[in-house]
Formats: sequence, structure tokens, C-alpha cells
Amino acid sequence: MEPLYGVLDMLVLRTLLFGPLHGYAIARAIHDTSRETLHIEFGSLYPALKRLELKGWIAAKWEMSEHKRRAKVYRLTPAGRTRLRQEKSEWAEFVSAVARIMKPAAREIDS
Amino acid sequence: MEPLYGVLDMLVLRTLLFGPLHGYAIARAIHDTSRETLHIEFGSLYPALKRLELKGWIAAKWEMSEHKRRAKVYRLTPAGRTRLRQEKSEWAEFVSAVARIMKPAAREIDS
DNA sequence: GATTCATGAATAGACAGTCTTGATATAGAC
DNA sequence: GTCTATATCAAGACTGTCTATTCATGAATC
Repeated sequence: MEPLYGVLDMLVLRTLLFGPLHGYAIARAIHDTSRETLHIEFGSLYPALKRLELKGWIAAKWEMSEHKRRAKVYRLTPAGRTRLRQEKSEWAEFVSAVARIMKPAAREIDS
Repeated sequence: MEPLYGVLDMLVLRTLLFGPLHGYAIARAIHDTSRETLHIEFGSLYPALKRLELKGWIAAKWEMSEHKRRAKVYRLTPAGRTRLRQEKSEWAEFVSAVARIMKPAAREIDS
């Protein structure tokens, strides 16, 4: 019980499949793609990016953003791609295990 | 972003819909129902039970287990039932938001 | 033109909450 | 006696929140 940690990491990696992005844009992308459901606080996003970089799943480079501001642009590394696949399948397994418990069961119906 | 915390709580509440159980049995039930996918450490389960009791979602009573050992038996309170419904719908919303991000998107296909 | 304000972008630290690990306790079953 | 059932607690790791700070730019206002 703890595939829970790491969902944010997975979302970040997934978002970078679209192409390199800076942190601010990653947060916006996750927010928008989830239709406003997922809010990523910068206080959790930036540490997450640091984590991922440290592990080698993503790589960073300072560049200029669309708005002519300095921005650290992150891109997925090959190792990151592999990692993403792994996290994705663990997540799917976890979700379906939770679903098995949550769905109404026979036991409950005849009680 | 943090409906993550609380999944264990939800699973416990859900498990108690089957009827009152003691902690040890709750862990076993979750483990079994999830087909061995979800392992609940006692070090996280018991604090979780204490939390839930403190909030009034569950109530405890010392009784004898099937094996004639003293066991703290927990049952769902009415407030707990309400809470369960709420957590269930939040969880569903969260899972589908994550799914929206994870599924292959048009953007990615033509890149 | 100068000043003010909102926005884009990143960082850092204090704190809270959860989970893991590992140790300890007790009592009945074999 | 040892194994299983049942519960508790404390230390530590990790994530996430909240809040503040910094710096640059574009837009609005005077």
C-alpha cells in the first residue's frame, strides 16, 4: 500500500510526452487536461521535478519561455520513458485492485 | 492534488460495510478482496483506525474474536456511511481525471 | 516617460500528515 | 515451546501544503 506516492511523478512524466515544457507550463497542462480537477501546487511540483531529475527520468535546461522570461525546460529522457510505462501499469493495477474492493459484493447484498 | 491520502481510509470504511470487524480481519479482508494486490501494514492500519474513530466515522468496542482472543471490533457509524459515499465519489473523480491525462491524446499522435 | 500593477517563472523553509519499519506485549492453539 | 492472532508505539522517510521571496516583463495609468 503506497503506489499512491508517485502519481504526481507519473502525471509529470506523461505530460512531458507531449514535448519539453517548463514547470509552470506542466502545471497548467495537467490542470487543463484534467478539466480543472487536478490542481498542482508549485510547492509540490518543483520538488517533484527535482526528484525526477535526480533519478534521471527527466533533464533540465535553462531557456527562454514564450513570454521572454527565463525558464527551466524539462524533457523526458529514455529512462524516463521506461519509467513512465512502469508507473502506468502499476497505477492501473492499483486502481483495479481498489475497484475490486469498492464495488458492491455478493456478501453485502444478502446481508 | 491530494485525494491520495485517504484511500486507505476509504478502503477501511468500505470493508466495514460488510459488517463489524477487528483490525486484523480488516487487513486480511482488504488483502484477500484485492486478490493479494494490496498489502496493509499494521503500522499504517492501526493509526488509520484511530483517525477514523476520532472523526466519528467508526466506533470501537472490545470483544472476543473467533479465536477467543481479545479484539477491538470496529463498526461503521451513520456518519461513516455518509463519509464513505463522499470519498467514493471523490476517488472516482480523481481516477477519471488521471485517466484523462494518461490516455493517448490527439496532440501526441500527430507529433 | 515614469510609476504602478498583474502575470510568468522559480526557489526555499517550516510544518503537517501518512506510511514503513521494527520492536514489544499478550494470550490461546498445537 | 513455539506459532498464530491481535494490538500498540516510536523513529524515520517521504510527500505535499502553505507562505514568502525574487526577478523580469507587459499593460495600464498618470
